[in-house]
Amino acid sequence: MNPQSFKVACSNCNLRELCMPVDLSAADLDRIDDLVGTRRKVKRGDSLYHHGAGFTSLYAIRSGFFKTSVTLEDGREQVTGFQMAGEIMGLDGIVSDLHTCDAVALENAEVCVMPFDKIEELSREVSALQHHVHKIMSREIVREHSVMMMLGSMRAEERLAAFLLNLTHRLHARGFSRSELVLRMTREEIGSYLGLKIETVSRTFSKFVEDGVLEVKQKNLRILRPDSLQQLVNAPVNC
Amino acid sequence: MNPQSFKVACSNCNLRELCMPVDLSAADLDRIDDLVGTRRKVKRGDSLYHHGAGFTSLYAIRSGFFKTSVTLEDGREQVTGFQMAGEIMGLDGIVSDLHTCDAVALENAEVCVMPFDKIEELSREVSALQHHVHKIMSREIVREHSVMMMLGSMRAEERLAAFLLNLTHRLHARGFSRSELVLRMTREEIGSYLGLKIETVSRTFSKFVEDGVLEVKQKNLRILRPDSLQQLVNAPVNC
DNA sequence: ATTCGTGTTTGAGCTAAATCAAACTTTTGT
DNA sequence: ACAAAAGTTTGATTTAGCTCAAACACGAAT
Repeated sequence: MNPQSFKVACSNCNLRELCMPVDLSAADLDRIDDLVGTRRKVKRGDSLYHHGAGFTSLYAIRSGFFKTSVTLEDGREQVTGFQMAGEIMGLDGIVSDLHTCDAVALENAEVCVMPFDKIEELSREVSALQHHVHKIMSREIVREHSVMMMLGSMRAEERLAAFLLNLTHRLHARGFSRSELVLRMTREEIGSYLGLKIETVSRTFSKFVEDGVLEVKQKNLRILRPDSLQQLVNAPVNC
Repeated sequence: MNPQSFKVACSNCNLRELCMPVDLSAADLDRIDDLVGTRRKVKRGDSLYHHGAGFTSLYAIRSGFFKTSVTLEDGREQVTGFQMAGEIMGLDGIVSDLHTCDAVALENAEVCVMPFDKIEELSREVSALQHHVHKIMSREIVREHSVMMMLGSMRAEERLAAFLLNLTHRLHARGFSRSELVLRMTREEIGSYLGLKIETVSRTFSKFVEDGVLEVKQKNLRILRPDSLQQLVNAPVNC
């Protein structure tokens, strides 16, 4: 069989349960295959979309790793999230038909392009898809609440601990180790996401290493004491 | 005509253009009237819903003012937003059928209760409603991005300025003055939302008064120089 | 009118994180 | 293989915002 003949199809995709509803009839699944118009490769450092660009589609990450960020007029950048395989990007564009954030690949990536008008059309007919779309958007809202909690109410150590636990949790759901991970983003991007300066991120990593919580070799991390990180996230401020 | 005979109906509601799609046929408008099952009054200090409670409905605020917040195990509370007439609450509950935040009325309020299964059902038939729901969720995601920007990248003065501009903007869209407003929340709630302590909020208000930007009489504010606030939001960090 | 509780302001001192600076490491391009 | 660029770490110092403390203002209840 010739490689070109593999159909771009959610039904064969090993990420299906991450980005599509699971309880579908064979007929509905066939129709959902048509949602993905095309695939698109994005090189490391390139943008999937820019703020200000017209919104047409949502994107499901097939492989690779992204950051999304918003930028102030004076140039200050705030990273709003990191996205990995199976996650959906582009929701910010629905409200005004324009993207309001930038999505940049942190490693070579491939996404499934799903035209939003087709999603809406099919959602009207497949209620499982409709509900799935609602859940994805609600999940993003809830995720952002926890980012607000991090930024508004946690100290540097707590923020980094929460960040690492969240990353490993999501990686583990994709079959990776619970204790070893490779960071795809720079210390500066972590800092932007966590509302900390790069030096503080670096110092906090060093502190975790000193405390025997973490092993750090550049972007390679090994979590030695996940319980210590967990404790840090829940603990009161004055401990 | 007897007061009870007024139907609970979006079609007569003066907030319709705030919380419902505008481009509807008369027939579709009739159907949307059925979305609002009941109205519910919420007294100042009472909750519309709690975190952990089952999710069934979205709520459109008819009158009054709310805060939403998430709470950490150790009791730290983070206010995630303030909601006023015409805005929709409850989106956080869709993803897991449980609410993850608390919604508390900051003044006596009344909300339209819209069972979410009915919203989904009608959304499948009225595409304008479907798109409207998507836009509402997307708008919330985008709003939360700007909160992240505030919390992660702005100084205290900038945060308070951005907060005040946002409030007056939304109040003005509802027919209120652009320059005078009454705060419905405490300094502490403002601080929680902005990631600042109450003393810092108070001091920053005082600073604005000294600078002639604001007049503050308890919860009554008058914005004397909105341009100064605007400038503060855009200005670089080292000014 | 008085008391109580809640919320606010202001001052003094402290501290977590920022800033500034320099050395060092790794990656990228030629 | 080498130079330049990008990213990271660590130290010294500064500062924005926090903590602690006390006084004050206001509305509600008696």
